[in-house]
Amino acid sequence: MTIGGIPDHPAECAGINEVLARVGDKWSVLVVMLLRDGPRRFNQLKRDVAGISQHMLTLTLRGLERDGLVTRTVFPTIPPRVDYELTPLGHSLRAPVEALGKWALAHQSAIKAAQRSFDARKNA
Amino acid sequence: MTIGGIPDHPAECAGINEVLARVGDKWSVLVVMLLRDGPRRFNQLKRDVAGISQHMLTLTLRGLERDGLVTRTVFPTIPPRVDYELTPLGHSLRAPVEALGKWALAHQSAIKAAQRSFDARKNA
DNA sequence: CAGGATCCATTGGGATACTG
DNA sequence: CAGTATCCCAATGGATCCTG
Repeated sequence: MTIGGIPDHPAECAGINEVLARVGDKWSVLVVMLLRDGPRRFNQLKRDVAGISQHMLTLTLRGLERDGLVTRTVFPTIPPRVDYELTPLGHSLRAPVEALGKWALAHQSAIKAAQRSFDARKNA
Repeated sequence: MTIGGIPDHPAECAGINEVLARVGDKWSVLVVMLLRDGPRRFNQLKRDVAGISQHMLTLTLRGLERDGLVTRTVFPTIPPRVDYELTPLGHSLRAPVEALGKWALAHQSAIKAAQRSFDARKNA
């Protein structure tokens, strides 16, 4: 069986699910999007992501780095400085993610309406 | 601040994150894709999704139904029969999701290579 | 400044058993 | 057949404190 031309046999399916899990985690996409205009420092990201704990920012950046989506550059100055920057692979992820974001934006009112309607029916 | 033309101020950003969370959950996307060719019954989905527990299938379908992506139709026969079918909204989600799936498929070998390289550096 | 270490609450999700 | 109910474990993620 295939999914829209995408084979879903064990190996490929698992790979795709891993990617979807990364995209679906709470912060990865947001961080990728904030890096689209160039390198950012750790605390700069921490401020801009607004709401993320430094623990989760660290984990998110490690995950993205491990997947080859982000590079980590340490400047051995005092105080230390670390820049994070999208790799070409990271940049290539932006297009499909933005497509999904636009879908979300375009339909979020419809979704919320559906939720209200569903909840109303449930409470009846 | 905006993300690729998408405003990320509190309200919109939260809405987008909810959608991404749904897409990122373990089963929703898979179920949506399996429904692309028409209605399916509960146990039919349970077989095809291969690996999902009936508990999670139920939760996933309820979530999709609540968001207006799927309709649930009960046929009051014995034994009971319930069909699930994508709504137009559900179908419209396929395009961006498939784009993401194709990205995943296209780059999964690069990602795995990056992971191996990262893990190797770490263990050195 | 950048992050490691630790502790803790919440959630996701699987297994099993039961029901109309 | 299509669920619901219950139990339980693992993963997620936040808060706080500590350090080179």
